[in-house]
Amino acid sequence: MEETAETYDASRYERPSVTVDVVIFTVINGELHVLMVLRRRWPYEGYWAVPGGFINMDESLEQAARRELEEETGVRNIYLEQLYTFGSPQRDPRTRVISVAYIAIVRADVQELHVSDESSDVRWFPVRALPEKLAFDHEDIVSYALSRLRSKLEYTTLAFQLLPEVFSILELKHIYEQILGESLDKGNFYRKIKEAGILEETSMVREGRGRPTRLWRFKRDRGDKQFVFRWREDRLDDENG
Amino acid sequence: MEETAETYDASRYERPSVTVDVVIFTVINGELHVLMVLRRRWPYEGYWAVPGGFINMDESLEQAARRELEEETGVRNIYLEQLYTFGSPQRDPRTRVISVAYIAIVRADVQELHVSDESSDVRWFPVRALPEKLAFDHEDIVSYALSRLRSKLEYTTLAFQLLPEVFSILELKHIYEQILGESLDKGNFYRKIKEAGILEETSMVREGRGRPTRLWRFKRDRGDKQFVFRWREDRLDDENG
DNA sequence: TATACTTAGTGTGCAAATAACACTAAACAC
DNA sequence: GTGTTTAGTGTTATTTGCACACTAAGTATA
Repeated sequence: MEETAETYDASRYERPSVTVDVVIFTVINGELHVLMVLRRRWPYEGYWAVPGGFINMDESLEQAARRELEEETGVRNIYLEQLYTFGSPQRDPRTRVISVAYIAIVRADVQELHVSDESSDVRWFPVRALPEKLAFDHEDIVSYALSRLRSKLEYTTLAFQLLPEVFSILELKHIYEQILGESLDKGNFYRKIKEAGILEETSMVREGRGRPTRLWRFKRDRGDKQFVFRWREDRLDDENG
Repeated sequence: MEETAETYDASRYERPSVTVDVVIFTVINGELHVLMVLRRRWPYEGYWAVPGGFINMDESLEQAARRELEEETGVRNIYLEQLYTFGSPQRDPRTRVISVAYIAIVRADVQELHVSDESSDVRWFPVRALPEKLAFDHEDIVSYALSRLRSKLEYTTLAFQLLPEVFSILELKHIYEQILGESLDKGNFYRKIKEAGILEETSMVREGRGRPTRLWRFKRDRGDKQFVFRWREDRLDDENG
């Protein structure tokens, strides 16, 4: 019994729901934060959750993630990366729900948040002080996102997503320290970043107490090609396909 | 209008199908191979594809992957890792299908293959000589799997999954060379692997032409704790959650 | 106007890791 | 024996990582 486009019955299999959840990071006042929404409906009503929602049938997973991101923060064209797909059968009491999780990084200066109709509040939480209990398995999702963020940091230019157009080298170092959760040697950081040749000197300086600091910008190779700067001299890849 | 378990309508959203595809690697005669099945039905009838299938509603993604793996190779309890989720809307002509891809590694000595009813042939292909055109986006899936395999190799003990219980150090080196696609220095490899302290000497040797070789086994810390041996002294993590 | 203080940025040296390659070891064939 | 083959060890130059001491350039204040 051969199957063809004509005989194929699309409803033959029972289907799970698929959601996209986006763990959105930013740095506020030098501290790493995650965006959470307060759920307004059953299930997990009154619990904080990572923003997300069901995918539309005609959009790709990444498009769905960008849509969610934009709905909550109004941000477009931002760093976005698939994290992991969570699919244990009991993770959602409504029905079988499979969640494709993404990581996004937004600039500290973009912070107008929009409460969608699914939620009653939206808020940035410092990663060191997340709400007690999160909805679904979102605690797993956030903690995995954090560990991925840390390891990615070591071999991509991801940190630059968190900085304004121009910045000082010590500000960059501070971002690294925030995400890695450890302090780095000033001298070694200077040398490393200079040798990588990914920064472009500007004529600007910023005054404050003490010696004024030179400002730099991230050197974008003409086009959009992403640089690979590796913090600890490492390996490449692990990208998507 | 509050929603509760009683008022929730599970059929409200249109749902995609979800499949699990497993890229299964092995080494045969010192060469890295991937398992492919020949499709018997529309769509892509007569094309080679990575083994996979629809998930059941009551099994986790990993369980589904293990089920597929066992159906094709009869192997259980093997190294398995989630790779990436592929979800562009047009990747399957039947309907919207989202594929969660996994990587599996099986021993060279396990090689009884089972043709399932979905396929008319199952076969190992050397990664250097895959079939011309693969079904769906499976070419992307395989090539991404390969790049992940290479980068994982450098900081896990994954290579040991490809070897029998006892093996010589040069055999291990050969596996590394196969996967990395480059040749390594004998002396440096010996030193590195010895210093890592992850091998246990056996009293066995194997004779052949030339000097007989000592055989070793992978030292499993009591329990199941996975060692982390890093080939190029690197970073950790990127694990799942 | 000197000197203390603060933040920015550079230099130096040791220890560890990498990489290249020359060497010794133990078997067999003749 | 001597040559050949595969296994395994040693030696050394070079590069990288890392800790820490130093110099630079401004502001505050006595």
